[in-house]
Amino acid sequence: MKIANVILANRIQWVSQKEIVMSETSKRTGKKPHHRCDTCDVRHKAMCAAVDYEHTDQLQAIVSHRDYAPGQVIFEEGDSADFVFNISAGEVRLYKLLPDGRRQVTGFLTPGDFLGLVTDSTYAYGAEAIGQVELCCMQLTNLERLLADIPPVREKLLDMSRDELAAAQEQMLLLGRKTAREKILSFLLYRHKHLGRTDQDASIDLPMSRTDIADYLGLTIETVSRTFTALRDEGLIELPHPHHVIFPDLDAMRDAAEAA
Amino acid sequence: MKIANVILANRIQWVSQKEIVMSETSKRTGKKPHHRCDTCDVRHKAMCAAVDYEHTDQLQAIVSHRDYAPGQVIFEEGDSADFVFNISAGEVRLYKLLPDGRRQVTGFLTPGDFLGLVTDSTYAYGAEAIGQVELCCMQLTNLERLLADIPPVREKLLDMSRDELAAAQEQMLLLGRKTAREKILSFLLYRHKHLGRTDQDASIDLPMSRTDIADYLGLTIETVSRTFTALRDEGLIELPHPHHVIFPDLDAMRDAAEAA
DNA sequence: AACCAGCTTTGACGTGCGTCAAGATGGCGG
DNA sequence: CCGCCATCTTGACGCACGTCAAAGCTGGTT
Repeated sequence: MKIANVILANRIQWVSQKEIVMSETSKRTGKKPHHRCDTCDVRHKAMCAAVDYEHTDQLQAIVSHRDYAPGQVIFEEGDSADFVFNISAGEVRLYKLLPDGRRQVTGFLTPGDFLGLVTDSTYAYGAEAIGQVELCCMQLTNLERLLADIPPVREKLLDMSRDELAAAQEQMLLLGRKTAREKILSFLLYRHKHLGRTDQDASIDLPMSRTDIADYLGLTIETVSRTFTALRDEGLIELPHPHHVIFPDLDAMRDAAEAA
Repeated sequence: MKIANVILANRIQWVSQKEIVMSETSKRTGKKPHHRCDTCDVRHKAMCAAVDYEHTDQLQAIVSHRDYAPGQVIFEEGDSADFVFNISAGEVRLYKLLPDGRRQVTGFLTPGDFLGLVTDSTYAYGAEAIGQVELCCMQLTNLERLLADIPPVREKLLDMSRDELAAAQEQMLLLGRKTAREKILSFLLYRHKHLGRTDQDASIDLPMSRTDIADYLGLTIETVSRTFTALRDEGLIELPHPHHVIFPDLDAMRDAAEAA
């Protein structure tokens, strides 16, 4: 069993290269961004949707923003879980490691997704920025006060946990019982749906590396690459670029994703 | 890819054979059981622990008991989710199916575990009794009223969901990145822990079939069987009976479960 | 525009686990 | 206590995917 130590090396390189970066927003506007909960564009998707407008001040008072460079570690499995996060921009990968370096990516998170909630006092998985990432973060102690003050927030968190759990079970089905081909197709379709694309807008970006995809689907990088090529040769997908996929026939993909 | 239709055949056989059975309790006492929340022996583990004693009446008023025969279906994926359940006795398997019959068992539930909570209006997975099972069930509408009346219940449910989610992520690591040998060892150790056994009490029962274990670990029944045999030959486990395992050296197992 | 480093793709080959098939085992009913 | 049938085990063989190795890309830097 080969050791996946390449990942760790890459991470360190990235972080040291550009530890401190400006957020996408500040780069565009050229001035320090002023993050406001009441105009936050992922609010409706996030936990914060359960905070009504008259309590926005309380929310605003306890959140702060952080920017992460590509590959930068947000937290590692086992770190003391002092903060919870909402993704404002960019994508994040969650993963668990075995002692010998084998890695399982347990999920890719997009803007509006929530991370960091755990039962005991430490994170149960690691989290890293894929590209540029902006997070909205909150101390756990402040979240607890918020949960006590504004009951709908707990309701929202429970709903989000249930969705996550359903996704996790779907992923178990994928990991345990699908072929490489079905895994790739399911992954592409899931992303298409998760990103809110319609059948008319049949293309998606894949910001993560082939290694990330392989570790998410329980495959090797070579199998992922070969499968993409095979699907392209069959005409089920188009690959103008390794990180952009076009779906000429979504229905054909859906059929192929769960075999016959 | 072989179709796992054996499972369906077995299930039907079991159900038709003994659709109606007496609960274990009633068989022992010989009289109709009188289930009482305030003396329920799984209460401390279940959602019900969040209901304080002065509200037990409210709980008692909305729960009822059901008995299931071995193999009997509790609900199927896609069924309208009208009830939620707590397991009083026995074990339950949760599973998802692919159209061609491939099955992924997503979990084995033991007394005190909770099942049936979903986001949309249908169950996201199927549930079947493994052996004799007694469930304590509650209409979803009643649960919703309970959640509104007694806030700590929602808190407890959120905690339970987080535990389940952490377990699901651990299972993804197992399914995606562990070898057959590591999968079996991890499964045995997880069960040992989940059943509350100590290092002194180093043996467990496996009420589920080899097929269930295979579908839980993403393997075939033959590989499960062969791996058990190999572990026995190495002295890592003893198998006095296919459904009972003794662990002579838990530490050696723990080492072997995650490779070096 | 040419270089470089990391990422992706492709090729050749190996193997862990799946598949197919044939016994052993063991629990249950008569 | 015996026989039946589901379940479990064992054996022989094959293949999907992993491993090892070597080119292509590609985007960033000078």
